[in-house]
Amino acid sequence: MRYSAQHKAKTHERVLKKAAEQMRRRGVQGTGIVGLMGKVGLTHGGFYAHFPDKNALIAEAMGPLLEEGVAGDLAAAEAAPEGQKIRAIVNRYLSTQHRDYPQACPVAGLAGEMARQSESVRNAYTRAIEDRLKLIARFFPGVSERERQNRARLMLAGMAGTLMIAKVITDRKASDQFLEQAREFYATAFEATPTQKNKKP
Amino acid sequence: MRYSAQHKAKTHERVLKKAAEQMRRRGVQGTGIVGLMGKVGLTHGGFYAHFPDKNALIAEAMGPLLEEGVAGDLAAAEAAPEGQKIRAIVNRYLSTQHRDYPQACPVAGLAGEMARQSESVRNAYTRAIEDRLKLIARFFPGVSERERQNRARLMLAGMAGTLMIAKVITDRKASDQFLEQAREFYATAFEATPTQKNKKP
DNA sequence: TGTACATCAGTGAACGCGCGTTCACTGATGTAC
DNA sequence: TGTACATCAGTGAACGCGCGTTCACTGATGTAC
Repeated sequence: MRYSAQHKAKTHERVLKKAAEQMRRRGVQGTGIVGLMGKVGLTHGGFYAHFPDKNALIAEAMGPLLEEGVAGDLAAAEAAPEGQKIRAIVNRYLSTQHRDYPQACPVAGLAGEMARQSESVRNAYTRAIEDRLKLIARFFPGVSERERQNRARLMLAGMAGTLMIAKVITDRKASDQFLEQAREFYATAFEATPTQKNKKP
Repeated sequence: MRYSAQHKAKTHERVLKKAAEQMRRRGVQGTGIVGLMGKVGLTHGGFYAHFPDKNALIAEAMGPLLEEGVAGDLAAAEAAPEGQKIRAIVNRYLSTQHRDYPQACPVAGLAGEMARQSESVRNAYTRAIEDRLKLIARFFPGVSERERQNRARLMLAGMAGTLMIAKVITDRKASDQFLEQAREFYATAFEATPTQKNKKP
C-alpha cells in the first residue's frame, strides 16, 4: 500500500515521539522495537524502513526526549514575575508532582544509562542538553552568554541528581522534606550573582 | 564436593562483591547471572544455592555497592586539615579521575535505574545511601545530627547529578571546565553554615 | 580407628521468553505510456 | 482518459542470541556407628 509523499515523514515523527516517551518512562534499554512499534499502531518489521538500527533511533530521539522538559522550564519562568524566574524554574523542577510524574526529566532518569551508550548517542544527548540550557540561560545572572549558560548547567545537573534521589527514596515524607530543602538551596544559590572567590588558594 | 563450614559464607561474599563491581560498571540490568558467576569462577547454576533470585542479589548488593564510595569520601576528608574537609570531599568526588573511573559512584550511575526497581531494592538502596550520609555528616556544619545529614544529602545528590553530566559530555575540555566550576560551587556552598532565609515570601 | 552413609555447594544441559534484526511478501497509489 | 507497471511503507514469520531460572546429577567431606 503506497502512501502519499508526506506520509512517511509523519510516521517517522510518530515513532520518534513515542520512543522519547517510552525512554523517559522505562529507560533506553527498557524500550523495545516490538513494543514501541505496537504502541505506534504498526508491526515491528516496518521500523527498519525508518531507522537503520536501534542506535540510530536512540540518537535521533534525544531531541524530542528533552523538549517536554524545556517547555516546562520556559512556561514556569515566563509565568513568574521578574526577579523570581529562577525560583519558579526550581520550584517546578523540584516539585513533588515532577517527582511523581513517571516520564519525568530525562536529564535525571537517563544520564546514568547514557554514560554507557555509543558516542553518537552521547553526542546527541549532550547537544540536546546544551540546546535546553541555551533556552533557559537568559534567566540567569552573568555578564556573558557563556557565563549564564554555565550557571544554568550547574543548576540543572545538581537538580537532576536531586530529583533522582527524591524519586528513589521510599519514605514519601522524607522525600517531600528533601525536595523542600533542595528548592530553598537551589533558588537562593542561583538567584544571585555568584560571589567572586579566589580561584586557587 | 562438600566444603568446610565457612566456605559457603566466603563464596556468598565473593559473589556479592563481584556483583557490586559489575553493577557499578554496567548497571543493574547489564549485570547477568551467567557472566557474574563466571567472573567469580563458578558456573551459573550455583547462584541459586546463594540467592533465591536476581532481585534478592540486587537488594543485598546495595551495601557493598556504596562502600567503596564512602571509603573514598572518608579518606579524603581525614587527610585534609580542619576546616577544609568538605572541600576535600568535593574535590575528590568531582575530580576528573573519578569521572573517568569506569566503576564510579553508584549514587550517580544507578539512581536512574533504581527508580524503576522493586520496592525492596529501592529500600535497600535508600538505606545504603543514608548509612553513607551518616558517616560523612560529621564534617558538615549544623546544630543537630539531622541537620548535618540533610546538608550532606543535599550535597551528595547535587554532586551525583553533576558527575553524571560530566561523564556524558563528549567534549573532554568542556567536561573538565564544568567539573572545575562545580567544585568551586559545591565547596563554597557547603563549607559555610547556610544563611537562614525566610521560608515563605 | 575404620567403614558406611548423608550432606549440599557447585555442575551443566535444558526451559521459555523477549530482544534486535532479516526477509520474502503485499497491495494501494503514483507515474509512464 | 484509460491501462500497465513500478514503487515502497508496512506485514509477519523466522533467525540467533542472551537472559533468568530449573533440575537431575556429582563427589569430597562431615558425621554416625
